[in-house]
Amino acid sequence: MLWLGVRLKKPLTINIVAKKAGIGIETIRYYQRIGLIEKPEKPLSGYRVYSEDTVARLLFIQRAKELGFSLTEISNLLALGDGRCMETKELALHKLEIIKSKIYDLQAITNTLEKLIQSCESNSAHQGCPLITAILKR
Amino acid sequence: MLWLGVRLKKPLTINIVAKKAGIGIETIRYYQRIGLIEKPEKPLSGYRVYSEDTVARLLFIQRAKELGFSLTEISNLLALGDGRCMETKELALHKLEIIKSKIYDLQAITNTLEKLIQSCESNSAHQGCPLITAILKR
DNA sequence: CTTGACTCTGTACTTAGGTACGGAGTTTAT
DNA sequence: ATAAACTCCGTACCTAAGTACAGAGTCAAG
Repeated sequence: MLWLGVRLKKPLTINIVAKKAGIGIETIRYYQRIGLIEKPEKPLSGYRVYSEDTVARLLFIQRAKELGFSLTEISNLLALGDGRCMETKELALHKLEIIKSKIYDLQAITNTLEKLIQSCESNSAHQGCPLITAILKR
Repeated sequence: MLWLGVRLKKPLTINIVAKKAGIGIETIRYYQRIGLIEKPEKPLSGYRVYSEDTVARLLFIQRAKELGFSLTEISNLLALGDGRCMETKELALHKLEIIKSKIYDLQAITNTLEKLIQSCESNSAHQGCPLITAILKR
């Protein structure tokens, strides 16, 4: 590089971006493949150079993933962007519903499992495991 | 069939088993492929005939899946079988831990999402969506 | 005896979210 | 100037839990 124009600091190549965003290079390429982020134009000769916006976008993606959004949903969120706050809110509300019902289900599972484990507690080991048989019936 | 021995009722062919267990034929075959259930011997000519035990085993699998066990874990559970109640209990306890921490995580996500949605509520629509920007920072 | 329904077998495809790799080109450090 | 490190690109592979399908065989009813 450095063919016309001066380089003041290291260019933001994919490796640097990956480190800043705390993800792998291959993941970035994958996101490019599925269109979640775009690739910068490739200079006639040399490596692609990224912008800080890309880093921000990747951090957003990480954060939204932690909040339980799928990559497809994140793509939608990002497409809504500014000015369509209400649609964004709808998406988030919908997600909230799903998460709440997931919690509810897991709670039910917890209760059942706890009961099953208790039934194990009071077993004199010479019949079949009550946990197994309890799952079997009903 | 009916070549030696009398058939009193319809033989338990795969389709019947699938219906009794409430799953698809292909799923049964898949379970056979991965060794979760075994295939009955194939008669020299004709269709495989299943036993009620297979149906029971399939129902157990369904139930355990609902409780959040993976097929691999279910396989382990079934391998433990009778007489090793304590090991079974360990498996269940371990699963319980995992489920509880999953609930904890989802609860945290719920809180965050609710806050984000609230920040949306009080927005005068001419800035960027606060939900998006809030996810962005931090 | 023929037709339609069912079964068997093997293989390929699916979704989601990546991970790995081979070969060629580029850049940077020594 | 040459080696090490990095990038690009396309493709293949991974897990989990199935689903789909083609082609051949078998069974049961009319």
